[in-house]
Amino acid sequence: MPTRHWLCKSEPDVYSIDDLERDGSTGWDGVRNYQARNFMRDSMRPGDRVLFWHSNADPAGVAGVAKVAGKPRPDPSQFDRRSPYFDPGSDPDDPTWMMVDVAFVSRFREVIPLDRLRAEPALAGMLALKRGNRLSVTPVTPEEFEAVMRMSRERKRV
DNA sequence: GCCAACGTTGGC
DNA sequence: GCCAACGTTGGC
Repeated sequence: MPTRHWLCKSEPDVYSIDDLERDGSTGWDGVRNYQARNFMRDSMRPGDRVLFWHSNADPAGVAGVAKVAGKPRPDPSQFDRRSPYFDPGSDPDDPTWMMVDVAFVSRFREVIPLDRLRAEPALAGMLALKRGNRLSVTPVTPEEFEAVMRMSRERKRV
């Protein structure tokens, strides 16, 4: 199990790092992509660190850090008729969609915006930054994770 | 709101 | 099993 770091995207209008700080932890529900599901179901383990990404936001970028807080479990929203994530094809005895719980770790003073991340040589290979990538859950290498943490501590130059 | 890029669906 | 049409994501 090589990777211990992840990047998860959320639209802050729907659920932001501030919401996670307030709630303490949350079920990462609503993921309806098989590759992203497989990462959560097969590879995420309690304690793994997660970069919390704000997408469809101004600015888009990394807003803070969370950690995986539990084992994978069925995403309850797939069985909730009133949920936008309801999946009538999912069998309760063999749920299609799995998720993990994540807990708040830290909130950056400022979101590290996409253009700064793109300008960082250590992140040149980062999956989530690749053109055309739309996966909402992606693995992050320890080096990439550390580079982002370093950037979060840098004083902003004026 | 636009639209490029991508995943999924469904007819054949 | 191909692939065009469609829907969604997400930066801008």
